Amino acid sequence: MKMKNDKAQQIMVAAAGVFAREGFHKATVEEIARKAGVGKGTVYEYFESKDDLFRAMIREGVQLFLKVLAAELACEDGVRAKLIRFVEVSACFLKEHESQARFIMEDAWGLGKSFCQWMAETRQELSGLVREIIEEGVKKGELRPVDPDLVTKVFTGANHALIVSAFSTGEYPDREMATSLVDLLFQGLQP
Amino acid sequence: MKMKNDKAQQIMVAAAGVFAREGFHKATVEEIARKAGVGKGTVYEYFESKDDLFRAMIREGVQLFLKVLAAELACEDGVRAKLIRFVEVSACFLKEHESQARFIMEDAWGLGKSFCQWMAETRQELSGLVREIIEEGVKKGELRPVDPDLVTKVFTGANHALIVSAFSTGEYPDREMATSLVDLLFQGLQP
Amino acid sequence: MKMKNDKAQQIMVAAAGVFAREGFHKATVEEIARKAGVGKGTVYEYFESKDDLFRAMIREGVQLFLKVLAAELACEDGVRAKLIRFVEVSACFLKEHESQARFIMEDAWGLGKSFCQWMAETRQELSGLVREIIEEGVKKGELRPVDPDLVTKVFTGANHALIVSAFSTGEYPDREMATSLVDLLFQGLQP
Amino acid sequence: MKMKNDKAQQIMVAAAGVFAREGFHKATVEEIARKAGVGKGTVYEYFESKDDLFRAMIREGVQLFLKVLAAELACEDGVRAKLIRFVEVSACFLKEHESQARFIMEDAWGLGKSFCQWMAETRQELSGLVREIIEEGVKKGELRPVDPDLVTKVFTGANHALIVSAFSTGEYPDREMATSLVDLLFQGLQP
DNA sequence: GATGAATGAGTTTTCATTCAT
DNA sequence: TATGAATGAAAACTCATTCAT
Repeated sequence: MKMKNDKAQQIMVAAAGVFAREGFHKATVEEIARKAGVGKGTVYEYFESKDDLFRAMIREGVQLFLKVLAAELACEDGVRAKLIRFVEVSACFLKEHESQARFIMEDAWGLGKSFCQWMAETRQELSGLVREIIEEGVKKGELRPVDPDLVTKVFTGANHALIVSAFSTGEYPDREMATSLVDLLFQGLQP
Repeated sequence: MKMKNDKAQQIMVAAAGVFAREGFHKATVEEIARKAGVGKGTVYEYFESKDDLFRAMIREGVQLFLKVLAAELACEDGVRAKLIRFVEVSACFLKEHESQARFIMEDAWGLGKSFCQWMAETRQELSGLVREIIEEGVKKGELRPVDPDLVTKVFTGANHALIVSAFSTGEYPDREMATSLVDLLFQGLQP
Repeated sequence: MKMKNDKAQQIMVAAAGVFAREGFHKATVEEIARKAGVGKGTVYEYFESKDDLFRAMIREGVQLFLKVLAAELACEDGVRAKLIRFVEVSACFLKEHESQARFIMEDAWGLGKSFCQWMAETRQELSGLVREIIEEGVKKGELRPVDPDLVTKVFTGANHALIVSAFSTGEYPDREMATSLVDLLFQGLQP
Repeated sequence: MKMKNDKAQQIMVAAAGVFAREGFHKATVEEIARKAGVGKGTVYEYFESKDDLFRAMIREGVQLFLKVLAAELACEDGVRAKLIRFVEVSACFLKEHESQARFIMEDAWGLGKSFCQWMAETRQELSGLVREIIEEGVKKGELRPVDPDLVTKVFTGANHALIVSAFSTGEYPDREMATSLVDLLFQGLQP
């Protein structure tokens, strides 16, 4: 079953690798097809265009990330624990899916305005998860009544900075660093 | 005086606009030249290539930003005041130079790996300013002995998130938001 | 069968005509493609670059020329007969393939040093045929012990001059002239 | 006196070097001007165009060659002596003016048909000198009544081959080789 | 006369996309 | 459905030539 999906998956995986290595514009559909072990025409059977393939690939990655993240966060209790887990899971997931990850974390204005906007919206879904944690924390009285929007931005921004930095250095944040980060923020958030 | 510099400047200003609007690849040298009011060949008199023009333009923007920032920070006393001023000046500057700003704040992996690396290095100079503030604060005992690296990443990451968000919403952080942000972090940093 | 080869052939034939008429630099890939009845991109499917196409075309011509020449010379007996045939076949062949021929006979320093060198090497193969005839003649005692190198140069130089002159005047050497030429040299070569 | 001519000369010398090294198309007017120690605009004060400069440079070289050759040949008596001297002087002159020489000896169809034709005509002047020697030899009875045209072509072709070969190998024909060459032909020319 | 900054026409080359098989 | 040969639009870049100083 889902043979069609399998081939699309195959192509998206190949695409992630090539896009990550070459950047969007230098990547060629031909190479992606070759790495995926299919003909160039086949790529167009499953995706409208190079742009479409790219978007689909990112959406796929984000969706998986969100699913994993949501599942892991559900296991944790309390704002602090959830946030620590957030940092930890982010790092872990992105480490294992580095090529797809770059597209999720990094901006890409180089691809044109509309693309950027779409990316921004896509990234919103992610910060949504954090906002929920914060809002719940405030409601439950675990946090003092801060602006959830500001805190979300601060937290995701900080997390983003850690990950992006790890892309270059290879030092992905571990549980200890995650704890340090969260505690840094947490002190300013307590009632 | 400085006629030569003027023409290069003229071209870089035009380039910033076109690059910001179209993205690197969709932007054409021809349009940049037209907007700058010079011939296509003239662009190549002053810049080796489209890439070179792009890099020069960013470097120009970063340098100006650094200069302004350093000057403003020098007027402030104490870590807290400096950090607040940092957020405020970032927002203010980037608001007024939005087109150049995007390149400073946002990544551009779409342009290829080596390009990204160069951008990363360029952006390092910026975080250097923050690290200095933090390190000095620790040394002077204003802050507890935290890892300056971590704090720098958290702070710049948060600031980055605020600015990038402002690019879409148009709501640039004001002094109040800057204070909120800094105080959020500051509580976790006090001795 | 040999569909692939056919298309490359098709393009090379068109190229020979355009290159001969316009010269290397004035010739455009676009016109070559048009004359070959294919799209511009197709030329690049079969040849790396304009340079590559040019080289391939010449190599093709030289190879054909060498094949024909070798076959014809094999039918003749004795140095004198072979040399006469050489002149005759050269003239005949080059008359029928004038556009390709110019590249084989004439130098082309205008295309850059490395190109020239390659052309020189290519042309060496041709003089090799003559040298063999001379060397064999000396060994068999048909000729007095002359320097085969010198004689080869004299003979090919003379032949070259005849052909090149024919390009302008249209008077390609016939059997009579071939005989005159060879006899002129032959008297100085007899034991 | 002749200041104007001096500057033109200066430019032509520089041009010869650059053209010889780079080929016609790769050579830039800018580099020629630089090597000549003048401004780019100055080149256009003395020559209509790059083409014009090139032609003028060749004509200059040919004219000098013809003058030298004519003078040297006038000192010799008899066909054989004159022809030997011809080879010798050619070699010697071209060795000393190699960069200009290539243009005189080698063809340049790469520059377009009309250019080639002009070059052919220019080279005619040279063979004219040889034809005169042959014709006079025939008239005076030193040679049997051969076709002067054929002999001229053979001789100049052979000489050409020797020189062109020397361009690559660096072994310019000396008096001994000149004698060998002429005697080779001479035996077929005696009454 | 001399200069060199400015120009833009003209070319090669790339690659996403199509479509006949 | 899968393919990959063919296509041509699009863009960077070069350099001969001009002309204001």
